[in-house]
Amino acid sequence: MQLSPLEIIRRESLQKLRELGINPYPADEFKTTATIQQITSNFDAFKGKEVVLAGRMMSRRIMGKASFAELKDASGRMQIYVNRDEISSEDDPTMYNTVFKKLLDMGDIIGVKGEVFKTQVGEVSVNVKELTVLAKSLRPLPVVKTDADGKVHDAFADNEQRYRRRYVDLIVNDHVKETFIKRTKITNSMRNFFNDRGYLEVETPILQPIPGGAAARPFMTHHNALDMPLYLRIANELYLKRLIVGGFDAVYEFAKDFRNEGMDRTHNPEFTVMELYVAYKDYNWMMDMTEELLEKIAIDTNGTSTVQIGKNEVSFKAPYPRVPILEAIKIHTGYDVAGMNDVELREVCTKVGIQVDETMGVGKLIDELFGEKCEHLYIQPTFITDYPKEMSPLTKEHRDNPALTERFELMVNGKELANAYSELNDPIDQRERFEEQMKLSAKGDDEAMFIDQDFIRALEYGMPPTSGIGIGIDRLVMFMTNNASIQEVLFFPQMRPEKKAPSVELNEEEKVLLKMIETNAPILLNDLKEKSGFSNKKWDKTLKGLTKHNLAKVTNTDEGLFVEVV
RNA sequence: GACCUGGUAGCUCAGUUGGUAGAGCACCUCCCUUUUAAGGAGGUGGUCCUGGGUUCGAGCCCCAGCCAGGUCACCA
Repeated sequence: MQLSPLEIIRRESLQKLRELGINPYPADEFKTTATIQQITSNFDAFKGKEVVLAGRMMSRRIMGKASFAELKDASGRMQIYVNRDEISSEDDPTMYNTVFKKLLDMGDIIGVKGEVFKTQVGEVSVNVKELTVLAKSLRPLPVVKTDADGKVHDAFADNEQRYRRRYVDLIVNDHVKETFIKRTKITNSMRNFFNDRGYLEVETPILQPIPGGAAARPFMTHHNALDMPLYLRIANELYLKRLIVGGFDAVYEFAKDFRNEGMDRTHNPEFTVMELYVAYKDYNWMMDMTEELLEKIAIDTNGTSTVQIGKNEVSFKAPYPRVPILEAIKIHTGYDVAGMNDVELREVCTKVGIQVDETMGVGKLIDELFGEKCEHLYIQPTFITDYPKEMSPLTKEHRDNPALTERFELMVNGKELANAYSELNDPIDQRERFEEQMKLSAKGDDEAMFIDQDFIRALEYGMPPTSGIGIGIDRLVMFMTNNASIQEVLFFPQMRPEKKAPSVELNEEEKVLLKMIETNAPILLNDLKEKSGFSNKKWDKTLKGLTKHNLAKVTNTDEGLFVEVV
């Protein structure tokens, strides 16, 4: 492995610490008495008191016999003051002069014991009396500085590096940590909301023999012992409904789902959906619950029901408008498409500038009209309701109109955040809908939808009227934390693997050239170049490679440049 | 999948018409006992993403590829 000069220096420091009898990776528990956040937010209580802290040294300002450094723990950052005569003595200043000033580096994890005070400039600090090395850092961190105006300089901002080395991102970019803390606040808020109502959190299979509950391309795998294909779930809907059949009144699951499709700033191959099913409820009840839930989440997360999302200020305060999808299309395109057949709909689409083809049915055409002309306009939370039957194979037929279903999607900031139904519980209807879906997909789709016979069997035993909802957690977190990219709300977004580090071994050309030098040395550089037959670039790279490995050297003499082996 | 933009020191970035690879921070040496983007003096550090090509000469031009970001397409 090739080490950079900075890494070599740190390894040397590591060795010197050991030589001084200091274990750079001690095993002992290090008992702290406070967190940085507790001290900085409550200085008066800590003033003059002794505290023990542990964290990472993020900066160091050495001024002769005294220094300041910044310590960062999980709760925040704080300044420490390190004085030679406090942590060591004039007779033996090793701890200060050697350990602290020379052998410690930015990024090292240390423990300090000392007294809380305020500097002349008024910054809360700890006057260190005892310094303990807890873990040596061998790689230099990016140096990010924040000035007096709070402006960040030299931010570690390359997204590729940030995602590949999220641990570094979390260390140096404090706001990143905030996002993930909020993510947990959001899911905790939801759990509390559901648990307070007596809903049961459950776990259902991720490995499924039939990938049901949605129409998406699944990841496939294989079980060796059973010698059968298995799929990573694309949804958990059908399993949760089985539990409702089994007699639970309300079940929910935070589910990692997997879809083998394109990736962009709103799609990751694995993502999180919270699905909830409540018996004896309908989609109207679910809308009431949803707006109540989202208002609570916003307040629990940000302290207010109003959230800044990009350029928009979005209010999650309940209630939210409820607009039937056909009404939305009438408002925003001027066309009343209720009751139209596919020919008429295709005409409308063409008139408003939407490209259509023959395979598109009524449902798809309405979906296109809404998606293209309406969706992006719903910035404030809005329930779009009563989708056409064709698009919703798991949804109960609308009580007043057999062409529609009892379904809503919640739009926020022009995007879909949640999807909910009065669940279809008529097993005969369900079987027919599945068969229709199969016909649709057989029309030219490579992905045939499977019929989950066991799910239908479960419905045949009888499922109470139920309403269910799926809420996209990643998207919700994006909204609540004002992030435009899903990668910012996932600790480890999917990435292509990194290139392998180049090997330190000689490549073929270098071996050939080395042999040539060995048999002919010393040889004029230009003669060797000609003899090698390499292109200019290849020649240059190869010779530089050899000199770098310290196997050949070029000497400048009166007779010209000569190459010889070392 | 298509197109656009980018990849140079540990980090953030310059790099002129193709002519000896640069700055700030970090790092190393020295000075400095309440500083704070600490300061002062000096110094080290490079696979210019990879592989070909053009050229006397490539970080720069050409071709192919890799990785990322963006736009679009596809896709519950």
